[in-house]
Amino acid sequence: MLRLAVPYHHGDLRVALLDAAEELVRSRGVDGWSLREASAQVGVSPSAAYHHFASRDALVRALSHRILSRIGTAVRDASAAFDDPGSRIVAIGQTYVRFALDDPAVWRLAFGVDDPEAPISPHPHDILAAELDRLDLGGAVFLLWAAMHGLAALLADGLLRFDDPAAVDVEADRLVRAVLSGLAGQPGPWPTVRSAYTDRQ
Amino acid sequence: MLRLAVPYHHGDLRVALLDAAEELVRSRGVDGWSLREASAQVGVSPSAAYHHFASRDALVRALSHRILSRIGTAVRDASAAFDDPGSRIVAIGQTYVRFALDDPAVWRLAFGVDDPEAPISPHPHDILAAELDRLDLGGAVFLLWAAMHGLAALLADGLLRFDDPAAVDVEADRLVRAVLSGLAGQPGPWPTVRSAYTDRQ
DNA sequence: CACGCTATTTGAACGGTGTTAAGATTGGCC
DNA sequence: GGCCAATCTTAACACCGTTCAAATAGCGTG
Repeated sequence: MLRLAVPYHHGDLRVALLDAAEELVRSRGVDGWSLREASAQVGVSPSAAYHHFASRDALVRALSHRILSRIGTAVRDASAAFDDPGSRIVAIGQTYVRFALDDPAVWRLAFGVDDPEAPISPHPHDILAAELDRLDLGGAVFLLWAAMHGLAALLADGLLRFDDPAAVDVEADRLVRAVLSGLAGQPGPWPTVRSAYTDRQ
Repeated sequence: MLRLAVPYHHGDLRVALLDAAEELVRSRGVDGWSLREASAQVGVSPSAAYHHFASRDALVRALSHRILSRIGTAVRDASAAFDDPGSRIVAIGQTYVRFALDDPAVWRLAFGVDDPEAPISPHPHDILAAELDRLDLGGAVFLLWAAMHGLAALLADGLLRFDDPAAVDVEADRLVRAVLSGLAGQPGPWPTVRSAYTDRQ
């Protein structure tokens, strides 16, 4: 039977739903959309999604997973452009923060999910940890992560806004270097830390 | 007519709804509850809430407002126990972060709301800003705020966990002092910054 | 090529949600 | 004491996530 526009079997409904959901998140906010809406946008009935995701929450979890690894990749690539550890870490921070500013709702969704169903690779946290190890500051990753994450969160939530768009890079740089230099004297001991990511390796 | 248990007019339905919603948030998460549930818990029909809040979202906004000013008060009181600016700022950071750890869902709701309908007093950000002014670091409030906020957010979201409960205070102290000392050399210039709070004064 | 098996999708239905409108009840004020 | 505005209820609406049986499509096997 001739069925050009709407074949009964969708090519790859799973990623089509993820794409639609991501775009809805981008335009309407983390929770300003419904599963039914995403299904309709893909041209499929509401219940079709349930053969690819156990629930709406599972879709959101999968989307978070996809975004986190996208951020991880961006962060890894950005750091690869430099040689000295300081600049590499600054590049990580800038990329991390800029993502939050450029795509706030998507960033919020990515980090708003409690437990990822599968290990995320590469995870931005791990990229940062690898760099800090080279500076013998491995135990303090979480402090630098917190600083970056806080700046990103304030920007993503609109609690903080720069007049000058270029200020993001400047200030991310300043914050990262401030924490690094402020930590330089401290030899630890660092606390034992757990995270959703370190737990699963 | 005798009507002891359930008078037709509730005493103060507005704060009763806020209390119920806060407790629901605490036990079931930021979004794991409904307006109908909160109404039922207070012993009132679902539509009664609409005489005190324009929508569920307005309730959440009002709740966020209440919590933010509670955090502001806690932060102000904590800083008042010390004299030197450094310790005062550390106390602010510790209180801010500990709130996030102790009451994660409520903390998330408080900061997850886009625009507060009325100025928040005292706002934690303003308390911090006042202290930094005394150190001639007024332009850098947002960097210290970011660091504190990031540590708080990671703990509230469960992305970071300390094995030792006492570690929170130690690490918040360490982070705040690291940023302060790392910033000490920098004279600026600081960027022009806007926030949901600075905008409305 | 036909058959049947499995994955995929549909359609209809369920309970629960936020929200609205019209009517009942109440407390306070003249 | 009687009216008025505020408060609350009841009933209804459209929409939501989710489930289940039935319809459809693609694919390997005979």
